[in-house]
Amino acid sequence: MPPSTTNVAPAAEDFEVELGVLNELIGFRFRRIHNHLSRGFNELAPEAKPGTFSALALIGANPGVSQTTLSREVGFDKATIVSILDGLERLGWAERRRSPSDRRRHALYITREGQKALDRLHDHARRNEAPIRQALTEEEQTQFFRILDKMYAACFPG
Amino acid sequence: MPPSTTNVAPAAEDFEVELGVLNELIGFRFRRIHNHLSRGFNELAPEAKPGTFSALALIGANPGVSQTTLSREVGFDKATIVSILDGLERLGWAERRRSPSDRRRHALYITREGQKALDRLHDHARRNEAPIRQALTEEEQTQFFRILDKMYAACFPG
DNA sequence: TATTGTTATACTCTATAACTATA
DNA sequence: TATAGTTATAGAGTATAACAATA
Repeated sequence: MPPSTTNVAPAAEDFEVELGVLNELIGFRFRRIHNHLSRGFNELAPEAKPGTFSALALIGANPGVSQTTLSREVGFDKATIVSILDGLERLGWAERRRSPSDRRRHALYITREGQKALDRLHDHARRNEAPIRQALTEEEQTQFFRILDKMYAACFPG
Repeated sequence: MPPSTTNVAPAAEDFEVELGVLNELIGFRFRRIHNHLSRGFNELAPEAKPGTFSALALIGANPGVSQTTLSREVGFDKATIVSILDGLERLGWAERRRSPSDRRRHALYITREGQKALDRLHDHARRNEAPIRQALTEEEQTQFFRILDKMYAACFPG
């Protein structure tokens, strides 16, 4: 919108918008930032569907992990995990092996190619978050993650 | 799973899962908590589609606000805002009036019923977040929101 | 020519339910 | 009987593009 050339008061939407009760709600405050991060990451790494990066990282950090555990940690339904795994195998980034101890289970492993991809995606994620992290001091970052620990623990008591 | 009756070492997924690189990523840490909050809120208030509560709160706090401004603040496409507004009008919670100063715009207003609904939804949201907030000291809550301010500001420099 | 809001549409994301094979 | 994974399907959620009215 061009600068106003009249003396008419600007419309309400030219003012700073009041957040009202949303200002104090964790959910709203999270969503705005999370949306922004998701979009940024998706632009940097369009080949990775949501959940793909998380799943790959968890497989990398927990060789032999099962799909059910992945489902719990990533926060997606087990059926959704199936399609994420299909994608990871198609890309050659992870593989399913029958668990010898429980033949119902798939033991999941990251491949050499998958590790390379994970490193790349991790780098994208870091660069995507860099501006936000740099807005905080070292101490604030530490505090922040400590608070997130507490919050997540409170989500699943017991 | 029943408690193991053998001496066999538990499968990998019985151990605490390693988050690996995800542990230090804001996006992942946010998503897990945000997912949990979204689901809880949706159970408490299934009549409110995502964005409905936010939109209503913003209209209440900014009488006469436009759909475009709403779109920017809620973080949804303007076409998505149209359907949210349709819903709000159908419920009798908000109304569109032609802006007299710019007849392209709709000036949005909350209704008396809408204000009641907003209070109710706000209460749901507070109760939904209560366990998480109570995990933090007063000081931590203050720090946390201050840090969120900084982070959001860093999302949209300028 | 640019902007507000609308429509139509399609695509992405995610969950539910029913199934299989194992336990 | 219960659990791990799969399939098929449907439903949410969201965006894109073309459009009309207005600036």
